[in-house]
Parts: sequence; C-alpha cells; structure tokens
Amino acid sequence: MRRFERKQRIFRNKDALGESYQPDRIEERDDEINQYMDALQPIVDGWEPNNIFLYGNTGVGKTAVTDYLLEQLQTDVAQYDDVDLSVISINCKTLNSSYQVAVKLVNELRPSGGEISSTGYPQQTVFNKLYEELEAIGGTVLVVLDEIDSIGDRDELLYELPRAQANGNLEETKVGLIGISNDFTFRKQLDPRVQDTLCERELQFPPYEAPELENILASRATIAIADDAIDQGVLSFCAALAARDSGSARQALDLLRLAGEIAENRDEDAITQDHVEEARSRFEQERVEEGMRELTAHGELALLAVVSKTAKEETPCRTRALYTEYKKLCELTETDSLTQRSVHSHLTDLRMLGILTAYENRNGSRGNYYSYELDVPFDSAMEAMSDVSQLDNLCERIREIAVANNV
DNA sequence: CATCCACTGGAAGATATGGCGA
DNA sequence: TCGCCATATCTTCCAGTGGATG
Repeated sequence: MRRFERKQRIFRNKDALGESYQPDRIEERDDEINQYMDALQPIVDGWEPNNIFLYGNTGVGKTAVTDYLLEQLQTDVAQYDDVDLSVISINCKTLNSSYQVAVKLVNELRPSGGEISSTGYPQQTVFNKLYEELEAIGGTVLVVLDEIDSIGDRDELLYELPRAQANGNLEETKVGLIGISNDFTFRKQLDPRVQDTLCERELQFPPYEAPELENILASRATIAIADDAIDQGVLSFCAALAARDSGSARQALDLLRLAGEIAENRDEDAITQDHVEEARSRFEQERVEEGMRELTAHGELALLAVVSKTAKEETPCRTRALYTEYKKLCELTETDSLTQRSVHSHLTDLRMLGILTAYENRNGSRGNYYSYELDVPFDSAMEAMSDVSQLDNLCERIREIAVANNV
C-alpha cells in the first residue's frame, strides 16, 4: 500500500516564492517607487492623471511595484470625496494588436454575458464601445496595460486613449494610461505622436544586481524555507545565476523554489547548489518545449529537417540543404511544401526561440549565408518533437538514423 | 575596382479563416 | 446571402551584403 505523507522538511511556506505572492514591502526598488509616486501625485490632487510608461526586463519588479502602489493609491484617495478613482488592469501578452487590447478592455468592463467577439468589427467600432464603457464609469480611470510591447507597432489605441477627452470621445471620464513593457526598443517603434503623450513619465527598472537579488531571496527565504534547509552559499548561487542571465527576481525565486522541490522529492534535508543547477537545466528544457508547442505544421517540419540533418551528422547546415531536407519530409508526410523564403522565415523564428543557432558564413564569391545547428541537446529536441507533433513515425525513423550514427 | 555569388530580410500583396451587420 | 473587417500565413519581388575574383 502506497501512502501519502507530509514532507515539509524544506519548505515552511512555499507560496512565498510563488508568482502570486505579494510581499509586504518591495525590496531594492526605493528610487523607482519614489518616482512612481511622483508620477501618480496628480491623481491625489484631483488633476488629470499622467500617462506613465515603465520599462524593464521581466521580473525586475514593474508589475509588483504597480500592484502595490495602485492598491495603496486607491486606499489613500478614498478620503477625498472629489476623487473617484477606478483601476482596470489587463495583461496584453496574448494580444498582439490595439484592436485586441480594446476588445479585451471592453470585455473586462462589461458584465459577463455581454462580451464581444474578437474579430469582425471595424476597429473604430470597438474603440467606440470602449468609450461607452469608460464613460459609464466616470471619474478617473487608470488603465494598466501590462506587457504592452506585444502589440508591436499597431499602436492606434495608445494614440486614441490619451486624446479621448480632447477629441470629445469622453466627457466625464479622465483616462490615465500606465504601460508596462519588457522591451526597451518598444518605445522607438511607436508612432512619434504616441511617444509624446504616452511617455509623459517614463520609469526605467534596471535589472537587479546579484547582491540585490540575494537580499530579495534572503527575505523571501526566511518566510518560505525552513531555517536549516538552506545556507547563504546556495542563495548567492541562485542570485548569481539569475543576475548573470536576466537580472530577474522572478527567475531567481523560481530557481529557488524548484531547487527546493527537487530536494524535497529526494527526501534530502537541505537545498544544495546541485539542486539549483538541476532546476536551471529543467527550466531551460521547459523553455524549449514551450517554444516547440507553438510551432505551426511547417515550423515543425523545418525544425525536423534540422533534427534529421543532426541525426546524419551533417550540421551545421546551410539553408539550401535544409530546404532540400524539408522538401523530402514534406513528401513523406504528403504535405505541400512552402517556398524557400518561407522556410527561411521559419528558421529565423526557430532561431529567435533559441532552438537553433546560426553561424554567419561570409564566403566571398560563394556568397553569404547562415549555417544552422540545434541549440538544444539532440535528445530533448527529439523528445519534445515526438511529444508535440503528429510526426511520430518520422521521428522514429530519425531516431534510428541517429542511433546508427551514434549521435 | 567593378562584379558576382547565394544568400538575408524587408515589404507588399495574395489567400484563407472566422466573425460582424444587414 | 453579401460585403466588410481583422488576422495569420504564404508568396513574390527585390535591394542589400561583403569578401573573393578577375
């Protein structure tokens, strides 16, 4: 008979390392908080809100600070009768145009049942619906758009919203936009007119340095992890890894949490650097599989072409050879093949996802081209491919070739 | 020094899908 | 049903690239 048994040797309160945990105080971001409060001050004073733009990599505290300050702000303005503040906050990660953001905002504001569908309307119609909803709220409305960079350069909404009152689209409601972006270059691709209005107040959140990460980790670890289950060295190691990679507190906390889980599952008493190292490589693996899951059929075939070439030990491999391989795979699966240009696009995508690397060859009279190679271990690519795609028997054949070649 | 190779990557246009209102 | 609309994915076209070559 197998039984469940409480372990809890490592963790005291694991949630304190989780995504949704809100710490009582935000560490290491005092400057940013001060600037942010300055930018929000007009709301308290009853004036028109500033539009605010926050930049910084994932996990440097943008969202955490925003949540924390806006909550504080809402409590604090409650004492002034003439300030009527509402906050609406959405994450734009999966929304890649102004249109979709507007639809999402409308649906967020409408009671359930009244949602509109995400295609079919002219853009302006959706904007008008949004104005109706905003007008119904009245007072000051802060619209928080997290990960706003995913809309790319389709920024019409960012042009419209801040001007809504001036253009007579809104009478009663004052709108303040808070944009949060992971992408430094996002500002540059915006329409200059949008830059002007939207970036009235800009806040940069720099990546955390290793010592800062260590402080953050330490303060969470006291809540989350049992006293003798971790030592300073392991914390520094986590901090150093995350600092070197992204400067992200999120990443550092994730590493620590997964390392703890690994230790716990093995019935060990403390987290070691080995656990952290293993957590890191698991996250890496996850990232790749995540990327592969989102591939289209032809994206998969393009990747499979590289995998197949790898099995034959013919990588790195130039575009043309990959294209030939790709066409062979298309025939085998009775798929219509795309043009070389399109396959080239897929290869570029795979490169962006970190699944492939490309070496630039400058070969004079023989031209310039890339040579592609898998940037992940062959086995994990194979595994992810056979998990994810419908191409099991192809994968099987490639695996056989690989085994024959000792790859 | 112009020319050329064999690509890369940007842009515009085509096609297909799914949804709207009339 | 039809004419629109937004979007994703391809195709077509083409300028740009930079060291080797004559």
